[in-house]
Amino acid sequence: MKTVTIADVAKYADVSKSTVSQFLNHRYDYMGEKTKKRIELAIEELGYSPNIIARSLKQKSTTTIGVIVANILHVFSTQVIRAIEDFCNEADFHIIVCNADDNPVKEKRYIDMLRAKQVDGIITFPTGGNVALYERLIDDNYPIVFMDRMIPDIAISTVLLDNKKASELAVETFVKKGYSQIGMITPSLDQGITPRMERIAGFKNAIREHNLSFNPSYFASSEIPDIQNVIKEMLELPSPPDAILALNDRVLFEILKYTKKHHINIPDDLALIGIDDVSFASFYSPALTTIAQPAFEMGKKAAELLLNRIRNKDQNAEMEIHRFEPKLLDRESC
Amino acid sequence: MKTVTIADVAKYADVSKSTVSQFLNHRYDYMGEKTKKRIELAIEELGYSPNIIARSLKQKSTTTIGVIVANILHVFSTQVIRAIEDFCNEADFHIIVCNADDNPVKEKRYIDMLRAKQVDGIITFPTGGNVALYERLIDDNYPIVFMDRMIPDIAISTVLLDNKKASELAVETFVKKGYSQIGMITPSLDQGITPRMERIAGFKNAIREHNLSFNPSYFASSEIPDIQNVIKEMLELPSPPDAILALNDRVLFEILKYTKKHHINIPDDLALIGIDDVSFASFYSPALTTIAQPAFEMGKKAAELLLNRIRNKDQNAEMEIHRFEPKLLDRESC
DNA sequence: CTGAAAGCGCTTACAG
DNA sequence: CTGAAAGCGCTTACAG
Repeated sequence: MKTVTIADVAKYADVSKSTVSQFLNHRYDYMGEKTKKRIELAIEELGYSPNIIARSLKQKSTTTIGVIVANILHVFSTQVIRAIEDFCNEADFHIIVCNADDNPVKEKRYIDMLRAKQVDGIITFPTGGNVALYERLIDDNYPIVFMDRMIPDIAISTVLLDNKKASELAVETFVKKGYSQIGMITPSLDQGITPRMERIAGFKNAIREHNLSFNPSYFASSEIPDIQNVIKEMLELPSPPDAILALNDRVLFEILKYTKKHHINIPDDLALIGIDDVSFASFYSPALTTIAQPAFEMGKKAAELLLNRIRNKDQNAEMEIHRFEPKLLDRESC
Repeated sequence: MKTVTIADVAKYADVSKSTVSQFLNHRYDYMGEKTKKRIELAIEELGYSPNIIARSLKQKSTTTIGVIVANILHVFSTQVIRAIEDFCNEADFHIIVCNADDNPVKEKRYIDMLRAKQVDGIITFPTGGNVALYERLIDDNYPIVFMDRMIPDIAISTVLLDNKKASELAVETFVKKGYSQIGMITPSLDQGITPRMERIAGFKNAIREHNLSFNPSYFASSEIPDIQNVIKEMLELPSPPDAILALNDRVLFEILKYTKKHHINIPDDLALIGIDDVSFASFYSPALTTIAQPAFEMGKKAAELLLNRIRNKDQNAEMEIHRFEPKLLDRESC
């Protein structure tokens, strides 16, 4: 790599570096036609391409943002990233993606490194374990938006699902179809992650509103690896639930594994609704009734919020919460 | 954001910027203990964090690489990215991810921008539409590795599946289980993408080796949106195939949609094997026999090749092709 | 209309 | 053991 710089172009075109810089930044207001042509030619001949790092240093903007997801292997994260990337691409921004694995230590490391790399802003699925750091970010007026989760007392704009509504939709659908022994299975609640908490709250609430009584033995949560036992326990109750809401796609997977293994017939033996639409929902047997999150719109909104914030750096932006509507995909499992 | 620089730290600690820089880079060989302490304290007090952009400009390394996938929504890409990210994280590198959508124009734009941003190297799923650009990269001795696809006459190290083997495994499995009318369905072949071509070649080859005759009407390809018709045509043949190999997960999805809709019994009416393991394979009914790619190992290897290449920039690296073994997951659909 | 100069925040020989 | 100075490749007032 030869590394041709603006100085080379200037010399070749016989103008000053300033003029070349003006040209590159499309400020031709006062530039002579011949000068323009000469510079164009020089760039062409030399195969010059500007060093954006140098520009970034001076301009204090890298046109890059960081995106910290819990785990890119989760379909929801993937869709969110894709939407963010598309939006950023339009705006000539790039995204650095990081997996925090819901680990506050990794999250902190990433946020620190990303800031050291001078990214213009960050979109993160916050772990909740770095409150002091979030506060620092706010103090610094650093552009950041939260995705999927809120952190108590942290005033950072957030994009997330109307999680209560999602559960309510599910319960309502179960009730409408005549189920009344409704259970719910969730992953670990240790970290108090927003969507889980809210979906549970929404579930309990909906149960009450439909004049059913909340049966604690119809509610269970567990780390994914142990969840088969939890399912087993619930379904082997003397009077087991006739319907189960899976808090997310990973729980749904586990229930499906269980029902296949034990030849449980869906929906006759057990009705099922999962939050998160899954790739195979429509051609599974039975087709799976799910509640989808508008992941692309959510990702787009987050990107939009962040880029606006970046562009109006000065204004101390208002904190905004954007709730997105879940959507029932009524198929055959309920 | 106050922006505290190395100069502030130097002043606060009453040493020169050079000394602070030495400290930051852990070159304490000759540094006095008291000096060290003073600098440490200054950094602490001031909340200093180095500006990596400035360092990058000087050192000509950004410890960032670009990863251009076809589409992050594809599970394989997602797994590859995760593996790359994990490997890079270990080495304190970050990754910028881009979706080229198999569009050479987007690919070129991304490669140019990424280089302008001085990323230290690129891992890409090449579209094949930018031969001149690839050659330029080689001329510049720019660190790059190809993933999943090779481009004729382009000597760039590549990590990919042993695709012929994957098809052969499938055919062999079909034959072993007594199927002999074996068909194959593929997505569009317009772009001549390596895995598709190789899997087809492997399929034809295996058919021959098993002394079956290749029946052209048992072979079809089409854009995904039109693929239902293609499937219909094949399965409504007077003498339809008794087994079909789906070239990838997306084709498998379509076949599954079709068989569900038309109540075709798997494997009795039609045996099925798909290349790419899918999330629901084990709990679908019947459980799906698939051929998995070791996506994580492949991503890791690509990252390893690239980082090695980056570290030994001088040496004109040998071009290496790394083929990974497909793995048969023998379940119930065949 | 264009150029000289300073500066962005670091690192790195080199001198002492 | 530590500092002054130059330089990485740009941009941006400012002067003319």
